[in-house]
Amino acid sequence: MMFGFNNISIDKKSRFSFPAKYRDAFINSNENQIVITKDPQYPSLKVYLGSEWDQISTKLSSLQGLDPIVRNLQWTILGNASVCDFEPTGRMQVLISADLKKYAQIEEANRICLIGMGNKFEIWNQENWEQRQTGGSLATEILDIVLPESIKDMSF
Amino acid sequence: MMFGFNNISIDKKSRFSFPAKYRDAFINSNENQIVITKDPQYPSLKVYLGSEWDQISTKLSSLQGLDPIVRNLQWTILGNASVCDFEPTGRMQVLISADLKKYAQIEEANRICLIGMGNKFEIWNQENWEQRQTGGSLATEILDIVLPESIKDMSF
DNA sequence: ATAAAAAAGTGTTATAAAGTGCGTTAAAAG
DNA sequence: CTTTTAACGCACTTTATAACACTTTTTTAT
Repeated sequence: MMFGFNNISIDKKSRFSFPAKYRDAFINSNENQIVITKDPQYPSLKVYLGSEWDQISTKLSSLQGLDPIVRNLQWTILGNASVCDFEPTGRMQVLISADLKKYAQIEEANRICLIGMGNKFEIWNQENWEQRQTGGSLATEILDIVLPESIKDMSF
Repeated sequence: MMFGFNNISIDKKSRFSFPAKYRDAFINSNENQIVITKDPQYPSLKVYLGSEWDQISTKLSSLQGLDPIVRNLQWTILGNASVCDFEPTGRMQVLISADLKKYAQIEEANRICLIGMGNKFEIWNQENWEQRQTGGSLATEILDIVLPESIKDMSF
């Protein structure tokens, strides 16, 4: 399990590296892929381990896409996922696409916040993160709706 | 499984190429055909792998065509399908017919959005896609109806 | 009906941009 | 002071795209 707040750099080619303290956890979990995608609620990114992603994407794909809310979640989460090969024994570097950077409002930034949430991470623009933590609400909260039963038991 | 958003070019002869990142997935899935057809709900296109298409088209063909909604879906999906030979080891280029371009409102465009949704792709006009993602509705939503039981368990 | 012309489709190459790998320096931790 | 980690810079590789050439099909005119 991987927890905690990290303020880390993102280089000119849009790569960041996971802090070394997570190396053992990555090695033990035996992952060789990670997946970055949009958070459906906030202007931020979700980072999943490969196995975790397989579960989430399989479940989400199987839901009835004719429901417009489900369809939107599928578009947001599946349609923006970026699958990266990942070597836990190496530099643990990952590239963030221009689109995802834009969504998380980290286009200009040379630092980002990487927050370990146990079995996943979140990536935030620093100002947005601070505002959220102090109770402020963001201008761009995306999903302000009642969810259908079919996804109430899913955690993204 | 193939995920993620891609803004790619479409040349003067109406060809696009799949991004190289999907090559391994195509090779592993052992496909040598892909099928492009109309999306029944939105002004966009669906791109299926050959094997996936075989399942969907078989199922859809077998449904009772006297139901007008089913009949419409059959016309839209089956009647507009364009089967393309596809070499995953080559350039992964595909031609889009004038009809399909018109339907997806990408006649004039020299860029399109290609969205990986796991086992299929969607092709969108960029403005339509952005509008959809930000919750806006499109002027041309095609299918706004109650579906018959027979297709409730199908996902297109 | 035939030949010429136009259009549509296919394939190749060149070049700029994007992505990757790795060594070095700087900073932090023990 | 030594070791580990993070950040930066550079070189190399891969990828995307536009331009061009060629082939096949369709249309037009005689």
